[in-house]
Amino acid sequence: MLEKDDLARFPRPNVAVDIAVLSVLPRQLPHAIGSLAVLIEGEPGGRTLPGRFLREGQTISECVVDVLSVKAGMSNVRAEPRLLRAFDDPRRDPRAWTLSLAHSLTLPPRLLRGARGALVPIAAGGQLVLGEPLLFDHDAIVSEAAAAIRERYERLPDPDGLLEEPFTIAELKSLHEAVIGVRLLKDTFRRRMEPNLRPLAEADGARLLRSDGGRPAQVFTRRADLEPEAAIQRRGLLPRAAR
Amino acid sequence: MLEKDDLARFPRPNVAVDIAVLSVLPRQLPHAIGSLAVLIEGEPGGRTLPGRFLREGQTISECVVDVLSVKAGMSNVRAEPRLLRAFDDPRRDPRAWTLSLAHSLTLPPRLLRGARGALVPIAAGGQLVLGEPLLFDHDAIVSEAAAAIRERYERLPDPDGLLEEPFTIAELKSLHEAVIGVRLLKDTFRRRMEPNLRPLAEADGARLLRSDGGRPAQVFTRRADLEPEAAIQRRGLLPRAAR
DNA sequence: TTAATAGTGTCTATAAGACAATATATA
DNA sequence: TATATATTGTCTTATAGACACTATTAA
Repeated sequence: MLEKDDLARFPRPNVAVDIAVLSVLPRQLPHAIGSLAVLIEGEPGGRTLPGRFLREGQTISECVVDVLSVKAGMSNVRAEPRLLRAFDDPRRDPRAWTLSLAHSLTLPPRLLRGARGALVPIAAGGQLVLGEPLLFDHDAIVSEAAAAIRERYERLPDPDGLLEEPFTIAELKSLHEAVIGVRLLKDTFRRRMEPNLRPLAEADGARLLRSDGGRPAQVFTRRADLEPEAAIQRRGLLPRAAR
Repeated sequence: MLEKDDLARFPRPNVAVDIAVLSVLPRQLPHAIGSLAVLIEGEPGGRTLPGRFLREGQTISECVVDVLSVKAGMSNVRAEPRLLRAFDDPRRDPRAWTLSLAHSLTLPPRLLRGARGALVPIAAGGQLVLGEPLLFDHDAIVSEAAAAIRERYERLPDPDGLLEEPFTIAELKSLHEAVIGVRLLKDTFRRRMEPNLRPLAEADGARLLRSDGGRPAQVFTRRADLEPEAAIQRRGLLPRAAR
């Protein structure tokens, strides 16, 4: 094994952490659906995902919190970034050897009020709706992050916690429509999500919610007692006995 | 933006690349199934995944090739490592600030002949079948890598290219049973895989293969003309019109 | 009452899961 | 021929997808 002095002998890369901060934008027209969106910083011609260099003594999560507070002006954010990809071309930054670790992070719109930068809608294909391409491979990061969150939102109710509990199934459906970018069927949606929701008992306080006039809806919380892996239906290759 | 001199002012981490090299072991008993396995190096009490520090001017893929040739004695390996996780605890290595990027890589058994280290079978739960735990979080890496490859092998025929083409469906099924760790139903398996296979025409040479006596089987190659995303069946939340 | 939304019933199409029948080679 | 494996047929069950009906509130 290498000794301390040997470790110090090799050149080391700068390590940057870039973050696709995902959230949702409300519908713009009465009968439209909302949209998945990502936080972009920089002026036209130099737009990027927020990011910064990892400092000594810092975890990646701490670095992400730093990015959000220093660059986006947000504080008190719990950060559970997902690692998506590493940019490792040794010549990608002409100034110095720099490795970039691309992450995604989902934050509820409430936490993004007043953030510096623009929340840019993401199209169904994963491209940004507005403006020129981002620098580096950041457009690819956005589309990877979008594909991943969309897959998560096809299986479980609000897995990234965009919605405040409790919520109605209609609210949950609007959220999923915004994330996935497609209008969904209410009955199929309900049947898929209900096994992973817990109806709030009347004793818990406000039992029913309203929206625009109409029958009040039951409110739910996410079921935390289920393993996410056990919760999704596993129709696959395995014979019944093996499940 | 920071200038070159500023970049050099910050301390930088060592970056290690650790690799879960996955392969399959043949069945040990006449009617058993094969097993998913991972390459482990080191002696009892200090077993780890193979890995090394990233050198200047090197991509991660090149570093992986280096690990395989220097540490495992294998050369001429095409490496398409998948990034799984980053170990970022600033104090995880007492010698120096070290970041570790954990990857997985699938290699056919043929390429692992004569490799230094042991191919240790992986149980259905993702744990190593033999020996003591690995150092660091390497056991968790193995189980993440196993879960990921098992999910891939529930959808598409040999997506990681463990089998040499052409192959029969029986050979493909044995491989998938080894990877997933469960015996599969032959008819369900065939119907799931066949849409993504191309039967080899008679003109292509040896049309039929044999195994132990019995009716010869059609041989197939993987269909490269399908997008992997389009190939898997997408029963989900989306109404038909949106697909 | 009407309007508006919530929730359920039910029919159809598709695919998994399971078993059995048929096909094609070798010995 | 018997034997072994490959391939297809088909029945059952589960669920997605779709549509329509009923339920419950406010105005």
